Amino acid sequence: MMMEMEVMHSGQQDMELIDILWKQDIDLGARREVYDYNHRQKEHELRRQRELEEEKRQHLVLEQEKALLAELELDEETGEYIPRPPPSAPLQVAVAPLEVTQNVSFTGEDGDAMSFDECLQLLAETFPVENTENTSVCLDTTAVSAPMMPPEQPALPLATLSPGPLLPPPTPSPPPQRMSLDLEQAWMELLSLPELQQCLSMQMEDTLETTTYPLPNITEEQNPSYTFYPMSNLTDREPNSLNVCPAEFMNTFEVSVPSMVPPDNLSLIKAKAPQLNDKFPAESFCDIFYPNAILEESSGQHGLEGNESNAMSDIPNKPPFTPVDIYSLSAGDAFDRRSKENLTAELPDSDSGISSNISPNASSPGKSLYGDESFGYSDSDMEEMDHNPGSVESDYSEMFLLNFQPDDLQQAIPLSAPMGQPQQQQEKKPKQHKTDPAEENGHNNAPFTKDKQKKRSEVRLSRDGQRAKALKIPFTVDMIINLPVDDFNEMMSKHQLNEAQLALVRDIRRRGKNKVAAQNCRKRKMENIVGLESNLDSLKDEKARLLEEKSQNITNLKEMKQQLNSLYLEVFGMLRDEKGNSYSPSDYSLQQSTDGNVFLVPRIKKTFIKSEDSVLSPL
DNA sequence: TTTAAGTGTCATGAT
DNA sequence: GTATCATGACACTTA
Repeated sequence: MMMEMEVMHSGQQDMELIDILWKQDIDLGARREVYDYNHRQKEHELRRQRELEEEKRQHLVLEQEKALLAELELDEETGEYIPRPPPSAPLQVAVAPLEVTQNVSFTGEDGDAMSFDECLQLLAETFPVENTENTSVCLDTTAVSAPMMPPEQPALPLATLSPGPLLPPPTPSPPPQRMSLDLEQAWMELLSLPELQQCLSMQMEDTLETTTYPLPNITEEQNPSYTFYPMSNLTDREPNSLNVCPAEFMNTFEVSVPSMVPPDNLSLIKAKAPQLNDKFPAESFCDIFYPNAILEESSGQHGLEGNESNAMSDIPNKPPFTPVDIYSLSAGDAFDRRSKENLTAELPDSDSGISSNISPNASSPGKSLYGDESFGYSDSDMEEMDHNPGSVESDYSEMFLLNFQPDDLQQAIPLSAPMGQPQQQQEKKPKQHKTDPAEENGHNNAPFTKDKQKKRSEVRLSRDGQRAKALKIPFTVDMIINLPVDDFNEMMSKHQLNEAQLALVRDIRRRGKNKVAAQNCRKRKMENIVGLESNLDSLKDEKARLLEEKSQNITNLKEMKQQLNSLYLEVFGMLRDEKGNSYSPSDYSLQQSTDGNVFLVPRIKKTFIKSEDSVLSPL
């Protein structure tokens, strides 16, 4: 630019030097125009005009995007731009931004306004339109600065339309003669430049892409105000916008952009608009992204398939998960998986294998036996299930993978010969429900240990019943356990049971009988303990009585001894010798012989006296 | 957390 | 030899 300016101001005096240089270079093939100042100045002006036009065009694009953003507002939740609510006075309000935009764009540079119109003209010619009656571009500056639409035309924020600035709004066809011939020629030259055409077309495409227009086919009932969320505005603006869009815009879209939405889908979109507009935040969002859900909900709307999904091809066809779906899925799936695992892993009852010596751990079966109890559920688990009336049935029914059918049990009843069928039936029903009134009431009324233990016993009893159901054994547990041997064998012989079933039946009978035996044993043990305790008490009483008697006897004996001693002394004191003297107690004592005679025996001469027994004379 | 009681189950011996 | 009974022992649950 500096070089050009210097050349421009070089003056006439330089022309001579140029001529000299040209004359020197003419042999090299250089033309005279290369050194012609006027010619270069003309080229310079042309280039400058091109640059200015390019700047204007870019400025317009920027203004256009600004206007589009002004039409949109950022949704804080989704982080996307959604259209602003429709203005209360759409006509006037909507016109205002158009005028402002146009004024800013056009009147800001009055000197170049004409050129811009010419640019529009050129673009209109570049993108030929079918509606030729409206293709006449407003080339008048006054027309540009004036309101762009006639009053009868509905307001439409043309600035929001991406191709808007590239094409003029519809105006009464201005006389094209107003364009000066020079400028027209210049623009024709500009238009002939392939770079410009390419640039303009690319710019147009960029604009269309960056504004995220769905790019529908606007052939009928077009509403050019739509955006990615176009439906929310359709309802309110539809009356005004049906004929709003200038034909140039429509045609421009139609020509320059391949149609992406067939007309029938467009009508569908418009038909869907009221719903979306009514409840946009929640449902319209889903409706847009899950069109099939809309179809399912609204039976009157059909045929969105595929076409609309051009713009939403990545959207899943099925409706989104609802919390109910998630809960139901997770719960059912989890339990189903668990039950399947338990069944597959533990249905081959190792108990049976152990009792039939199939298991290698038969010698020490203790824990392995319990390991498979109730298909992986501990006793507490089973009890919890039983305490939950609602879940027990479903849980068990799922746990056994529907192998058990109530008919199986119904079948078993007539087979039970001697056990009393009514009793079986009465016992069966509570087992199926696994609850009794006390349980259904939360067994708050029966907190006694005995009742709970009874319930627990019933629960444990039901485990074998569940196993029998799982293996489709057509007998009740009571029948298996309580039938006499002959009846049991007869019953077994009437049914073809496989090995597992036979083993399980034997185990059930063994366990059941052993359980009863253990109960009886413990009962007897308790009775024995009670009897022994009673005997102990009686023995203690006897002991006390005897002790008391003993003491009494001792007392009596002592008393008798005292009396004997008194009597002895009395008798001894009455004894006299031949001289009439009393005997000394230290020298003599009274002794009674076996025949009852009493002898006075001298103490010192005791042995002697004994030896001379005959010498002594009885008293 | 510990403990005692209750219960089911198994192993074993007796019948 | 088998089925059943009786019982000690163990594990588990529950209060």
